[in-house]
Amino acid sequence: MVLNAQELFWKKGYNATSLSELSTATGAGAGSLYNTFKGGKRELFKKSLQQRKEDLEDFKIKLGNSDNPIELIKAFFISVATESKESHLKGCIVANTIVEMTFIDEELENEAIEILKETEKLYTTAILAEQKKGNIKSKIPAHTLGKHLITLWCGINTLRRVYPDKEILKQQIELQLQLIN
Amino acid sequence: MVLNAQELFWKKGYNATSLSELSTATGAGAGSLYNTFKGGKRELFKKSLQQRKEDLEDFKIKLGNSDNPIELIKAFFISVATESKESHLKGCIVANTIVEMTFIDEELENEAIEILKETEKLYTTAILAEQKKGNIKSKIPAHTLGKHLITLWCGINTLRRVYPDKEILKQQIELQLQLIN
DNA sequence: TTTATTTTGTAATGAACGATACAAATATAA
DNA sequence: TTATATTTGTATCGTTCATTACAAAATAAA
Repeated sequence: MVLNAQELFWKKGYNATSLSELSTATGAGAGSLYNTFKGGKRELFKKSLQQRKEDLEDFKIKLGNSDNPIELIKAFFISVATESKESHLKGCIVANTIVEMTFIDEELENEAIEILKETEKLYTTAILAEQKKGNIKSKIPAHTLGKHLITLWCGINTLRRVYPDKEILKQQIELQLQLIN
Repeated sequence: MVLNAQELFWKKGYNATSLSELSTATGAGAGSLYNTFKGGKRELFKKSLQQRKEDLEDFKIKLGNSDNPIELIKAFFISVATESKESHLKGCIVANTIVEMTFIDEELENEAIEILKETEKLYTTAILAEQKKGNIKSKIPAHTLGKHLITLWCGINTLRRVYPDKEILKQQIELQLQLIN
């Protein structure tokens, strides 16, 4: 149920998604939605966001089990380029929420910011470890490179809509991933 | 009048900005707004977006008059880092609009995309000219570097809200500007 | 099977929205 | 100064919104 709502929120954002659309998408009547999610539309959106946190945990585990976490991160970024056009246009629900909610809903904005910062921490930790192992030669501080990946992520999030094009996106992503070497 | 509306749209986006807020901000009653802008709220938003096109033209002229256009572009990016916290949180109305309007209003989305592409063209042209003059050694195609600046712009647009911090932003911007050398 | 509890869909509620009708006010033309 | 045209603010329109009240249906407990 949350996933159907997430799909809609992801595409249209919070404000532009109406409760009747959510009702149709989830197959649940308004009454059921409010019974299940006490906080109504806003709570449902929160749950949709939090869902991404769990996906992040999954990636964290994958990274922990990998013997080349940096390649895993790089592969993940590059894989974005080959996603569907719809995926490109949807972008990232976390980054989208930050843009939509600034000056509108501080709590939801901070919720999204927190997820992005956790992602950054994940990257930074992985980079630092690989620097210590000598697998990354670059002397740029790990926290700077971690933030760089977040900047890249947010940049691609918008570029994908301007150019939902595999080749262009791949080129841009690879160009920036060179910094981590 | 448009500028007061633009300020509001810029901060809150299209959907979250109500007509009564626009009325207060512009000092014009609803009747006056609809008399002046035949298309109502949507037309007023369009005008607010188009305003950025004119700002772009100004920058184009500045670039044309400069004997070191690349430094001008780089200085512009770096200057973003030192803007006010409010500016950081506002971000870029063009990039914001692309994120908000995908799947919602194709015309407004394309309007914003067009402005971003014009900006890209400006960058690419300047870079190509400087490459030919030998002022840029990098062999990366100008159109790739132009897109890189757009990606950076969009990335910073979101990073500014996560870290409305001069030092962090400056570091990230300078890190990426190294690619154009 | 009967009773109690929970879940569901529908219909109604009040508030806020964008848009407009219109008369008063202002500006322009004669 | 008078007559005409435009601009302005206010009050109102119809619509849509998120939310809730509630009765019917489904489920669980006895």
